Amino acid sequence: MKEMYPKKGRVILHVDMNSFYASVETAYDPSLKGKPLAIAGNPEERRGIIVTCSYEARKRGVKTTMPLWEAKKLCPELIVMKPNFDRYRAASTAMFEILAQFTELVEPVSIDEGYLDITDSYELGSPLDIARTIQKRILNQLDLPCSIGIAPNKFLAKTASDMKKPMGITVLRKRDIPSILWPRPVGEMHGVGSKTAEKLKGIGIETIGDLAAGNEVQLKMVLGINGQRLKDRANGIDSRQVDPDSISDFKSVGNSTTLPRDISNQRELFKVLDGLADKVATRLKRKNVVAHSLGITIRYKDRKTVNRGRKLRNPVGGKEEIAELAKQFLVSNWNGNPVRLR
DNA sequence: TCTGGGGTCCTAGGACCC
DNA sequence: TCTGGGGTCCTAGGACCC
Repeated sequence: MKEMYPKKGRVILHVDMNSFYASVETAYDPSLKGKPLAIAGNPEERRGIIVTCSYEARKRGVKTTMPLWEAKKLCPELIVMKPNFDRYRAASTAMFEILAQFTELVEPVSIDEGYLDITDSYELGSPLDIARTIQKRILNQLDLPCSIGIAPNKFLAKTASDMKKPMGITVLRKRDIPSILWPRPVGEMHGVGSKTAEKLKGIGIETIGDLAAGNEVQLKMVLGINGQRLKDRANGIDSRQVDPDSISDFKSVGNSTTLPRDISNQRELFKVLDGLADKVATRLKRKNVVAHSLGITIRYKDRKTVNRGRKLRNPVGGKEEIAELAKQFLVSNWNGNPVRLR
């Protein structure tokens, strides 16, 4: 049947798990409740960073991406665990199963967040009722906290879920945009990082409101087509659909590691590549796909990063083939300086 | 003692074709 | 003789996000 009426407004939820890895560990071992807990990449190594931490740790100043040694200085009694990805994947699956009880239109964005289009789920209750029920079920069944944003599109829902943490539910309507969104610094906007914020500052744009009123020609000059898109978002315009299939349309599979010390010996680097190729091959196999192009990343001591790769005439999937190609790329592109990350 | 590891999307330049 | 204009594919790098 043809569309006979103008499209009515959508109702989108964004569900965002609060300090997910730390919360999963606490649910698994409740004796951790109320303690400053951090999950860190290789906690034994010098180069670990904080991946996630509990709110108790945040109160002490510990933040995501902070080097582990700095976090321990701020909070000596910090409990540090290494990530248990299998545990997080299981919790994530259980969480998305709860979301699926409310609509088929669930789009996982990452392991701990997703969008729901509940426009046609009105028989299950009002949007606020649905959000409350989701939050309760995730807490009661999984012992995990989350924040939920309710809005007419993805951008506003994502923005809303960020406004009350932990365990918040926030409604963000179009008419709330001038009073709630526009006074905030533009750098807080999802999609605006430090570089973009700097560029915007250069043309006199400091708040989201400035961006919403920005000159389109000038924005395009500074940011390309992203300028128009960001301006639209600042005005609460975002027509992206909730797409349940986007997660299966993945485009690349990679593994990388930061070496415990910088290495300049080719044989040692080859060994590292063997290990990474093995992991990549295993993951390709699990996803039941092969690779049509392949590349490597070399990061030197000074953090300068080089990417080299190419499309392949014949697809590869086995670890030996992948390792062989990766070694070729290394030999022809490595400048011989000490390597930090592969 | 700085700064992980998993990704996506966009841009720019060169090759190549018609 | 001396050089158009459009399109696509590929590679490398950068910005951003969780």
